[in-house]
Amino acid sequence: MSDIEKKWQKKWASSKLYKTDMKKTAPKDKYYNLVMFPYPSGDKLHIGHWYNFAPADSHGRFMRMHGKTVFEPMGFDSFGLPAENYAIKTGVHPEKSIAKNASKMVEQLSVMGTMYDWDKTLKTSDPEYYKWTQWVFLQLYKAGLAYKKKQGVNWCPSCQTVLANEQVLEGACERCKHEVEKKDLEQWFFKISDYAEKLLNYDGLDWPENTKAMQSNWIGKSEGINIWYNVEGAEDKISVYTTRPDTNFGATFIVVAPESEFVKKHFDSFENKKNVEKYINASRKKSDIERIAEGRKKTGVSTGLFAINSLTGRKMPIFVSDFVLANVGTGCVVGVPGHDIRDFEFAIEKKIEIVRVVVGKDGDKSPITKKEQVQEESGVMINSEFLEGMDIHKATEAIKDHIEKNGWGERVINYKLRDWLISRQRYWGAPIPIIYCKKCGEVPVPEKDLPVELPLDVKFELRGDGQSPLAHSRKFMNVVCPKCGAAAKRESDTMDTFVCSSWYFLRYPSMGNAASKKAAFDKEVTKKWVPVDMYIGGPEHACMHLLYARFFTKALHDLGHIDFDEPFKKLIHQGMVTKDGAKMSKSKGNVVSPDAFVEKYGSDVFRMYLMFMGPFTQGGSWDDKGIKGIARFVDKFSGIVGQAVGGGKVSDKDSLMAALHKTIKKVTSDIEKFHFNTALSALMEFVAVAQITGMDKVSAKKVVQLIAPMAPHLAEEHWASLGGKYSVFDSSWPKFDPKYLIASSVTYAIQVNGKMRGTVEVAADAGKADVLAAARSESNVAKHLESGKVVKEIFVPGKIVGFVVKAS
RNA sequence: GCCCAGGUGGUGGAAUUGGUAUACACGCAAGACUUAAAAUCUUGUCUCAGCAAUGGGAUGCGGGUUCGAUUCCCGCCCUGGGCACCA
Repeated sequence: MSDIEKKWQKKWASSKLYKTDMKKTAPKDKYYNLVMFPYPSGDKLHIGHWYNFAPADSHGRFMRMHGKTVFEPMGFDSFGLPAENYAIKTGVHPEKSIAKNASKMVEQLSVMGTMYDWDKTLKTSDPEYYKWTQWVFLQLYKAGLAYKKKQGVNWCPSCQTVLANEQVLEGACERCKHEVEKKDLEQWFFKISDYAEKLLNYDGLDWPENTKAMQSNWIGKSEGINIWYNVEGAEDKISVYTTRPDTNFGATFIVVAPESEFVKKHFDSFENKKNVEKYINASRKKSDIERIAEGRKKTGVSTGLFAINSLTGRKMPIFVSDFVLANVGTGCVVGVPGHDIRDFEFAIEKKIEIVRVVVGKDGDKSPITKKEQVQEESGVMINSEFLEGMDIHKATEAIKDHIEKNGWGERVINYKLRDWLISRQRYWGAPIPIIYCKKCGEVPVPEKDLPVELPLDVKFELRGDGQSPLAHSRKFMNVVCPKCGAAAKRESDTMDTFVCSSWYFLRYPSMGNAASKKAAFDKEVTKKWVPVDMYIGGPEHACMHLLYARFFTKALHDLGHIDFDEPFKKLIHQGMVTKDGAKMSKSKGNVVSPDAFVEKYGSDVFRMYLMFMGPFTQGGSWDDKGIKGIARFVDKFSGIVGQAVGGGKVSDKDSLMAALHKTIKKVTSDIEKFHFNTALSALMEFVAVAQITGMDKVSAKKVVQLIAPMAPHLAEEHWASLGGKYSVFDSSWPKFDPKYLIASSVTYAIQVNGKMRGTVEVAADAGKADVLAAARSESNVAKHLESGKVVKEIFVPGKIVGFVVKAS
């Protein structure tokens, strides 16, 4: 890092340039510019962080120069497994390693030259912070949105803890890649499913379409119907969920999940209990990975029971099969083998009759015997009595009405979104503020007793008993019941780190404020500053952090704590920086450290190079070859500014002004769109012009302002040398004057039959007739016009002239 | 299988209410300066034919609409990301 950069960082700090007075700011001027906070790992900041943080900071500076009071905080998501695993390995307490890593990262971040207001930083593992995470938990608990339930959950034997659905990838733990097991455990959940419908509404959010699509997909709304069939010899009916009741005349069997309620209830009346029991036990043992490896081969056993299809009177045999999921719909499915590929596979396996009730686009009416004939997407009904000839979508509604009218079922809406499993059997997290009393049962910790502090003297080793290390700390576990005063035990599970990060944006603005000691967030400050105006981070959080944060915000809104119900007004994802085509990771050994480049070229050059790589949202493959180009550009840029400072003469004022105002226009609109790459190339083009025309101080100041968001130190230095008042970031963004954008002459491209045949330069105000005449007389064009008769003339003002010639 | 994004020189990329494809940068080549190197500067650089003027071809592939398509439409192929036995 150069001395100039150090000098300005010192000056920025001593003049408190980036300290935001949260209370003074007028609401219309506030701009909350937030970047997703990092995990303080021992690997320090890598290129990906820079790629993310630097342009985010440039955006903040740009908004500041547009008169906004920009609040740009930074903190650390410091709870989590890596620090605890590190402690198990080395004996270094997570609190110590986190503090060390965080301070290292703060150092690196300050080298970057960002606008972070360090007075308002936070760490999620500070008791001062997690006290309020626990408070948020209690609010949700009181509202019935946090509950404990025994359920089959994902268990990672290597991490010795349960995982949320969102943290399981292809049956393996997202973090350690170990195979995930199913375990029946009593766990804490947040009732995010209550918010499924609300979370599908993105009104007023300026978010990337694909992120919204990903969330919607994850929430997975489907509109269907529960149909109740009589079961022969049984008192109660079987309920199946289907989105395709239109095909119900083709239903020939029923399949129930091994873990379904139906099996539990009717097991005693099954024909071959031993067989069924064997199957259920085998399927329970199977992990998701094994199921996937089996290639989804359909297996199953008969129960010997039959359901009666009310529509057709058909006796439908009931099977147990693990291709049906217990927690989807009713856990029971009606088999329509002609029009569902899974049902077809099962029917073939079990030799069940296949009935065609839909004719697709191909018009094939023949009996269905091959997979390719299974018609799912579209078509017209046949063999279906009153539905005959109807389009399937129309038929779906018609039969739903019919079923409801007859009392055979009712319309229901299903969501794929499951409740969020938040308890973890690990040490380094926020303790769940619950106490178990023999007399009073489950008792929430009173708010005045928060925080439930993590004891620091805990043995970290994993005992393999499925319990948190906290469970073995007597000091922690033994409490008195807040209700009756009897001896009681604490909950030993801690919360998923995603709970901590689901509300941190609410706390930043209140940090350092007296109210932050008494509340999770200051109401007045929050009302003014939140929601976040711009949120920048990776797209990998679409179905986790971003969904959870929306859920928290909506819940806290409904509970009356805040008056907005969306956390992030505008969202942008940075692209991923790869190395040799692969994601940078420690295990692949392809992580590139930014430090050496910053040391050699300076922070400004390094951040500009990252921005010049391509569009911010696209990411790209890291290659250091081109960084020289940016260094050269900075030299040239300094050269023209130096010339202006030295009172250099301008040889061609018109060209300079035209170039300057064109550049102001382009750079402004490009930065608005996060197209820093083209903003920089526009500046490069300007420098090339200015080197020829010469520079004056007034123009130089404007260009310095244009580069300021992207090269803050360089700009501050040049701004000072040009006599600008400190700081350039308190100056207002230059405006272009349209009068300089009007050229005196225009170059028209001339096409003959759509092919470029030449250009002609005419006065800007030349009329159509003049331009056409000039175009015709261009020698090469004239030659091409000779080949036939002009049948059409095209004139696009300011751009193009076209002739259509037909051979005569 | 489903949803989303993308495919342009040797490389990163630019250009889309349809209007001069390849801006800017890297790299490469030649030249200038230098004892030399580095740095810097100048020129050239999609491809084919041609001394040139100019002409043919090219934005993943194949069609279509249009005077004109990287841009719009239809059908494919490939790459990346997400989801996945969700009934």
